[in-house]
Amino acid sequence: MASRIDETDRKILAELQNDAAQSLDEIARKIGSSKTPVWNRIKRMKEDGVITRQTVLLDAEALGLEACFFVLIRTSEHEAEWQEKFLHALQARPEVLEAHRLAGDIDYILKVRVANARAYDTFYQALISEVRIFNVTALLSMEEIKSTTILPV
Amino acid sequence: MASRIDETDRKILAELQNDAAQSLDEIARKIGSSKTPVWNRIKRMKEDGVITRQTVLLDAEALGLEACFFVLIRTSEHEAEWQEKFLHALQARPEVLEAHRLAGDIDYILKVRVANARAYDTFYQALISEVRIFNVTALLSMEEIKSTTILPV
DNA sequence: CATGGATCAGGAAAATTTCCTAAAATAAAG
DNA sequence: CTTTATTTTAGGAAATTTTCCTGATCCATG
Repeated sequence: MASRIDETDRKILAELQNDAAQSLDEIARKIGSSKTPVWNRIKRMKEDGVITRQTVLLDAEALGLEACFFVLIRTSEHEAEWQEKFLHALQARPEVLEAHRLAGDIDYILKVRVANARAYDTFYQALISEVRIFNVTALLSMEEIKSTTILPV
Repeated sequence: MASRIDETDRKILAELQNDAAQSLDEIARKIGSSKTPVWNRIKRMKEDGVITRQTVLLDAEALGLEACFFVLIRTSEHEAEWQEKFLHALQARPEVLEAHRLAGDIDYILKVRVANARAYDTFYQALISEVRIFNVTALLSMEEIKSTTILPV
């Protein structure tokens, strides 16, 4: 079922990551193939979960989401129950774009997109009232130097 | 030119973010409209730069990129020339998925996707040999709790 | 060199996009 | 409040694209 990703697959993934609106014929032409193998391979990679989603990327600032914070979290609680609750709180909040559990003395990092500093504070107050957190450091982004979903394939 | 985003636009953006492979008719039906306004509005939002890209999201682990690091960087250099060089180094490296210049005592944060810890070290050595950096802390992600490109609209 | 399995190119039908036209809705002016 | 101008909408038709079928080609192996 989970067939190996070969060089042709990688070329197709590179094209799709770059522009998913291209037609099969256009992709086929670029990689030197025809639409049938391209279509079959894309279908297989979707089934295999290599391609997880087809989406559009939006300009956050154009939508009024002008502030981006990285939040470093330390906690004293490490019980399964607390962790479960914390995890669900993060999943439920649309302003949390990323959340990772870390190795080391910082336990979690979040990436949070909000309209402004006030909106961040509202988010922060809501979060700490929901789950007990030992220590929080918020890093405010001044400039998005780079932001891509394109994985090197 | 840069028309205001109204409620219908937001519904369309929500649908597209959720699944950009849907047909216009399907989106139109869901938001209670017809394909023409949906098509016109998508066209306008692309022209206005609200929709920046149509892409596919891939499973990093399925592609062998099993390690994710957040890198906190302090630097003593703050000259324009150094910053320019650093910026271009980051842009050129495909393993750097995000890079932000920060407010506060940490100057930059990076999100880096690589195959494993060894690959991260290779990246790190290459970076510090290119540009002078005062202090680096790497945070290793143990678990991706959440990762989305969907902005709350 | 033959043979089985897989992959490929091309084509046809179905679906979708693209854009035109005219009607409807909304806003502006008298 | 009515009339006019502007914008937005629904529906339809042509062009493009997707979807999948068929037969040919390629490749590994005996």
